[in-house]
Amino acid sequence: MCAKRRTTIQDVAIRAQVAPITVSRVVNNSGYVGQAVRERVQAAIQELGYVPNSLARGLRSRRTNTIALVLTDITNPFFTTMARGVEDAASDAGLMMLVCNTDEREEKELSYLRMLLQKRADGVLLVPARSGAQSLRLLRDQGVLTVVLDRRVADADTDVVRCDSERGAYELGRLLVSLGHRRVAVMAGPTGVSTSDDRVAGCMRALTEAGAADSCRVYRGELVQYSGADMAKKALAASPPPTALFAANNFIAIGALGAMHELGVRVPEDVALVAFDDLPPSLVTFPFLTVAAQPAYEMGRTAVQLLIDRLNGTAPKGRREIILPTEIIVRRSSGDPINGGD
Amino acid sequence: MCAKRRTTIQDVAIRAQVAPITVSRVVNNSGYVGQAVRERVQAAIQELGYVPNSLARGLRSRRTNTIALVLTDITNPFFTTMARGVEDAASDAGLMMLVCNTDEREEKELSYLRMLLQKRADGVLLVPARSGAQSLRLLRDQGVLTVVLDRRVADADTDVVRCDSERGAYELGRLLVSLGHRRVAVMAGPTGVSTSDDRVAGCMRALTEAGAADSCRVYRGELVQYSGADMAKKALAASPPPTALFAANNFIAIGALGAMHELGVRVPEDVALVAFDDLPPSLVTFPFLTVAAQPAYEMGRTAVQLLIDRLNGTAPKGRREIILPTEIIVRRSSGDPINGGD
DNA sequence: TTGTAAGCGTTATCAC
DNA sequence: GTGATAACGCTTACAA
Repeated sequence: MCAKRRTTIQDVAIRAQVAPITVSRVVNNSGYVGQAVRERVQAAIQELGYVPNSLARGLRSRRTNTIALVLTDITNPFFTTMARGVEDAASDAGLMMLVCNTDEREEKELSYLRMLLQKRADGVLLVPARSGAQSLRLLRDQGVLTVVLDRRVADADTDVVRCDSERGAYELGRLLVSLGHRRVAVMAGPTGVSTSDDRVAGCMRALTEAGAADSCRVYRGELVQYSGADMAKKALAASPPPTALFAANNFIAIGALGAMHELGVRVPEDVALVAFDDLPPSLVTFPFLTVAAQPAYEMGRTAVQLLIDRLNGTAPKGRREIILPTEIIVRRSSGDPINGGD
Repeated sequence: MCAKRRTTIQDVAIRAQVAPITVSRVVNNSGYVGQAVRERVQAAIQELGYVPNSLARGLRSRRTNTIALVLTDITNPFFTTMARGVEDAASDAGLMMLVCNTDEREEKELSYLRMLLQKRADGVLLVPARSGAQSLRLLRDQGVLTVVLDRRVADADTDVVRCDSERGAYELGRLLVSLGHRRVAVMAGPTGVSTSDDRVAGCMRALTEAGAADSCRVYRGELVQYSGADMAKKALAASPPPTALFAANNFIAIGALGAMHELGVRVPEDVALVAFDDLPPSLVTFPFLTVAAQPAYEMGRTAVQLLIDRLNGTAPKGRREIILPTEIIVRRSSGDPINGGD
């Protein structure tokens, strides 16, 4: 209720009959403190319920022990899992994690970054909504360590942890080709989101190699469920309709499945479906989608590790780009070979 | 790279030929500042790329404009949705949100709270892992405003926003009874989690009213998928087996569904299933579960509103408990009436 | 409308 | 081993 003054290091110092700096040493386990004094201080801390003020600490030491994860959509299980990876790694290292949602909007991204700069976060893990150019410039100008997560950026100076979307999509495309598909509808996110662009490119590479590029079509929407439904409906209305659909992420796939259900189109009997990103077992009763799965948790952990290396100064000079592999998991939605399958 | 000194209010003041306090007034839009001076200051801010230091600001003003959401499992869509509600409301009010995951462990909860006290969060929204008694005492001792979310607490002094789990569960139980079910297996979380306890109580009330309590059994596990699978297997191994299952949350239901699939038990033909918590459309292609849905997003928003009222001193004296209704959504998993149904 | 002075609670630096 | 002093960057309180 009352805005009681919180106990300060001074109060503890007086109680333990030492100087404030000695209390500081006990709290931080730094420097030499005699056993007797240490115990006296610890007792005083207990008795007074002293809680160090990290604002003052950060102001003086220029270290907040806080990192931020700026991502596009925490409701997507892929990012939720990544966030857990970041949190666990941060927690292990005694760092606190801040999460910010940009809803894929560059403007929200910048707004959050300005907040984080004010908070003096020690580092930022950024999943850029778009090119990230402006954001990375801002972070660099202010001297904040940054690791880009999940997506490619033009910037030649930042550490990056991501998956090989092009390759994963290529492999999914190859799978479709090997099953005999030549008319494929690619359902992608907006242009400028590197993962989406790379997945389109990878899938189209496989189809082009099979001489099927002309009979395929790319649809563009958002990386969300209703957009997936929309694109699936458009794709299936073409004539001749595609024999397979490629979804650039999990939400698009789910939306597409719903739309096809509505239209009475069966998967995989009438149309095959493959997608990027798996869903965790906690959310799926009957795994059904054939997917390129990304190691989201590992991505998060790895990014924190890169950041910590920089914070400790144990990182190499140059920029590091860590590209983790995707895993193709074949399930029912890709169906059996159709006429002409290998 | 280099640990450049960041631009301070001093630097801006010198550049604009004013006193630091004037810069402060411009930045915070507080007090009177002449038009000419204001423009000069703004120009200086731009030119120098000044970013206010919220550590210093918070240290001096005793306000961090930060609130924390401490919850048990961000991978659960129910909490993810709630978190979005909190974030949106916080963002509207110019507050930053911190999220902390306790994994349903009281020890992690306390550890995070201590961190938050150090960070001088202005308020805490707490989903207590267990009784929350120790946590609430800590928060009160340190004078941090608190709202308890989602769960009941014995504490007679804190604002609470939650759903009526007992009633929702009662209604689900009534539904089962009306469909003719008398042998129901209740799959719950650990004792001491109020939501789980209330749901067991509500469901059992309906069954008791129907004189069916003796033929029902309560299983206890964790609020996670594999535990749901486990409990479902145990329940179905009983003889005679239950005709219906009640899952205390969404993850338990998903695990139970998977287990039944494995066992070749069909839902709802062989066993009916009802559950607490709905899943968002972005994650479910074919909504199938009959559920008691909670307004997670609204819960988050409401909790922030209560907190803000307290921060502004516009809240009434006493404790407020806001209990939002659940909505019963009947889908396929509850099945048709069986012999003896109404 | 603008400015001066002091202090928020901690730690870096240097001294003993 | 322990302590004195100053400073981190900002805003409150008061003055002009």
